[in-house]
Amino acid sequence: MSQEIDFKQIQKKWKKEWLDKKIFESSSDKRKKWFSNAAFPYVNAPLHIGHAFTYTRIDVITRFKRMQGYNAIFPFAFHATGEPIVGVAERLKKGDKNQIKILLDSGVSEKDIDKFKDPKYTARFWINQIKNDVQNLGIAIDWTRSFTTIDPEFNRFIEWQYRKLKDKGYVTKGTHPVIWCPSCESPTGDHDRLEGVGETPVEYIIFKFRLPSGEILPLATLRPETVYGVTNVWINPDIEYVITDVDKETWIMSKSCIEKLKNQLKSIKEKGTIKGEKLIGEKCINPVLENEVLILPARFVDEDNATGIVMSVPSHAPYDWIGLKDLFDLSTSKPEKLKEMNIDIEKLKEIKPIGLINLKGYSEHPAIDICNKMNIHSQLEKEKLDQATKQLYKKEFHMGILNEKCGEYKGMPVSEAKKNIIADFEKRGFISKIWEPSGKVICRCGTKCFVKILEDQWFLNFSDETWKEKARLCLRQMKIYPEQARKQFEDTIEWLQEKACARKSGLGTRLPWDQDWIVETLSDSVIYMAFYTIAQFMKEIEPGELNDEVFDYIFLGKEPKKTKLSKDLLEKMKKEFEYWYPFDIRGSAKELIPNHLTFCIFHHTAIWDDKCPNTFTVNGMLNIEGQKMSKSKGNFILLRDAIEKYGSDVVRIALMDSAEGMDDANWSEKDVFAWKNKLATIYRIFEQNYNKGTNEKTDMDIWLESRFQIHVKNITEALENMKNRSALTSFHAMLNDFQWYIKRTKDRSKSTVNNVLENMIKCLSPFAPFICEEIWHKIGKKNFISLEKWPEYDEKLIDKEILQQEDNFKKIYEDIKQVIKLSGKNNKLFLYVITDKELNYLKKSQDFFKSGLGFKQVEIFKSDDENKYDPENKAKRAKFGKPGIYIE
RNA sequence: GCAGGGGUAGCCAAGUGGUCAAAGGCGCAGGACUUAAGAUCCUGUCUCUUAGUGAGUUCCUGGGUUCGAAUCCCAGCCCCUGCACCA
Repeated sequence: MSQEIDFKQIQKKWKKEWLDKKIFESSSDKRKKWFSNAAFPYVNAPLHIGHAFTYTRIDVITRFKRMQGYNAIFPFAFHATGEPIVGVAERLKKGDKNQIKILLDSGVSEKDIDKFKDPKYTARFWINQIKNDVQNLGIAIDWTRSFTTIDPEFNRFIEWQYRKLKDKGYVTKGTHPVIWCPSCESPTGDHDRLEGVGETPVEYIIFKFRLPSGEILPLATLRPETVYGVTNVWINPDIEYVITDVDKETWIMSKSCIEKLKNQLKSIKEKGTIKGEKLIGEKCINPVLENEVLILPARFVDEDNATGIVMSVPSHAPYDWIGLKDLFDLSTSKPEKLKEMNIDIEKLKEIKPIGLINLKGYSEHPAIDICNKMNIHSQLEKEKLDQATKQLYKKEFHMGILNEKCGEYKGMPVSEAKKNIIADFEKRGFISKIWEPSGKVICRCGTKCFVKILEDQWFLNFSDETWKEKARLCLRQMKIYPEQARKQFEDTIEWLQEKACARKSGLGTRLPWDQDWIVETLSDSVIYMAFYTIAQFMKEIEPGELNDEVFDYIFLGKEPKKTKLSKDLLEKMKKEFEYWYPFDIRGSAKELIPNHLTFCIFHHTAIWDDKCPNTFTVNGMLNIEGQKMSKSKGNFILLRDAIEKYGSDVVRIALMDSAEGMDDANWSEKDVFAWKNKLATIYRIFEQNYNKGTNEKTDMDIWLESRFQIHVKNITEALENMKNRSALTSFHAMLNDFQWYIKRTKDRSKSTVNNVLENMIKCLSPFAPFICEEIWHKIGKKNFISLEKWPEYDEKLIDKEILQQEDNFKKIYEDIKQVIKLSGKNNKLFLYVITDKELNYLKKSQDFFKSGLGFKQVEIFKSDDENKYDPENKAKRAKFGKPGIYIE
């Protein structure tokens, strides 16, 4: 047995050799090309093994394609645009202890902490770390093509991209509601929230009811269709309302509404205040029906929600019904209280709920039904009321039909009428709008958020139907691995709408036509793969020379009018681009499907007519021992630590064996060790068997070569389809067959053994390149296995008959073992077979039964030879059509 | 809530109409070899039965189609992922 293999030493040696000999760097040539790439990392942290999972998958296919004879490259770049790196700097400047700890934990030394106040330093620092990790992992990168997204050359490229998009009309200016933190003065994304993850802006309709004095009472509702059933208006008597000029009208509304409306593009001027109770008992006019309704008190009216005034539709809103019922009760029990509040009791008693919506299974007044059913009696039963409201709104929206009280909308389903009503009333000036978060949102800074309408924002107009159609067409031409993911791409193309593509802060490229804005980070990383084809020339070029004409020439073939760059250089860049593009495969984790990868399709179709990406491949999440990897759980595994502990080959192969398709992978230490041992075994197999044996071939040599062809076919097919795990399963089978061959034969053909072993190690080399390179040289080869020719499947080398015979033999062998186990005997073995062929084949293996199973005597006969049956013994049980076994 | 993917033995997972009691791996149990094991090799791993066999009960749950279903159809339950100004 050989000593422990020094994986680390082997790794170091070949990493250096590969880099020194530049074997993974390449330019255009006569060969067919293969261009791989993977989503680049964001450079604010070291890589973890989840990154390694994605990158190794792409590395395996690239190495495989290279061995198949393709001119293959896998370039790599670094993503530095956006907020996080700037965030680190800002937190450090504030002396954030947590941030310091994060850096220290990531291996930064204490004296260097201050340097991270410069975002560019942060980027550079992590780029070096990441590059080293990627090299240690054995990812075969062409480093001459690397860049970062904050390089000035790259900025020029993005400017070109955005001018192209704008010229084509795909960039539009618009206003858009966002959840806004007034303290941070920025949009509050889901990840920025203390509370309210998933809440989005929703639009309330404001009905402008008029007071006799001319002021407007803005009644906010999510159900404008119920305006036909308004019986009264609710105002909270306890709140101080404000009288405010809103645009050209005068509104009465809650105080907190002012700030919201200011942020929603309304011009606001505060004029005075009025206590809610002062308005109780007044009348106002419903602009839609032009009828008078009473203003009544209700304490469930929330000051902070919309305008702080709501309309009452007791037939369809449980709160309204209960509120009204309370007042009815009061009018008999304590009429004087109502009088105190200036409420006309006669008028109050005249109020009757107005049913508007026919709903199967309910009466004319579904809200009353549901309150009765749920036994709700008081405004204080908030939980029950909320539940009832939610339930009823949903039912009515999906199943309700408006009745004759709703004028022209009679007979329409609620879901349809709603849209029409909003559009119609807007034209007629009855309504206004206000945005609110769909639920309470608290910013990380602790401030309550509201909705702000951002003006003059830049959007990528993914709603554009011609653009969508191009994207659909492109997707149809693409290969998606696994194919199950395609549906999600299709759906994403459909629902994608205007996407804000610029922000005010962070690192990045300024919008060329509007310097206030910086291209948002998901939007500046969608066609950068094209930049890989020319990035190696950037050291020869001043960024200033990279104008649109240059890019137009390289990427679109338009002759430049004026450029300082030499014709020769331009020519070279153009040639490289045209040779490599479009790329052949791009890989990432599956969560990038609904954003990045689909954007990538859109942008490619926008810039080029004929450069639709060829293939996307996505992978699942990587779990650690069945648990989601997270820093807080303490099961976060950095790539460099994993490499240090197990070695790169083991990390790679364990990852590739952990899952395929979109399944979530699992990193389990016992599986990792199993692979470490397996690699050691393979190493030993070479030591023990390579270059040993005679020159004569037996049936078993032909069998092994035949089996080998089948495995080569399977592994090749699996790799073509990005099925890394299946490929490794076939590799296992290959290894098992070799071991069976060793067990079965004493006399082996040297040429068979060598041939099979060489091909075996080639098949393994994309997965475990270091150890394979080592073995390859150990057996005397001078060239790199990484550049060797992939074994080719040759059907002619398969001897089906011998495969069949050996299959048969294995079955008999299994049966014999079974019988030995049940009978406990292994002295004499009698085999009865059907054909001469079987007879001959088995006779060659007589010794194997003796040595392998311990029989002293082995006799093999044809079973149609009746003489060989002993009528008294159990061998009679042997059936015709199947070989029979008898053991004593 | 909307959209996509999925539920197969202790665990991971292959399997899309009969050849399926269901590959492979891990784990577990027993054995061999070792001073030793995260090494290697052999055997077993739904239940009963058995000289290499036969029978019964299984592939989330409940219905259905079929001579026949893990596989097709319908309903339900559960899990994972994404949902936009965030990388």
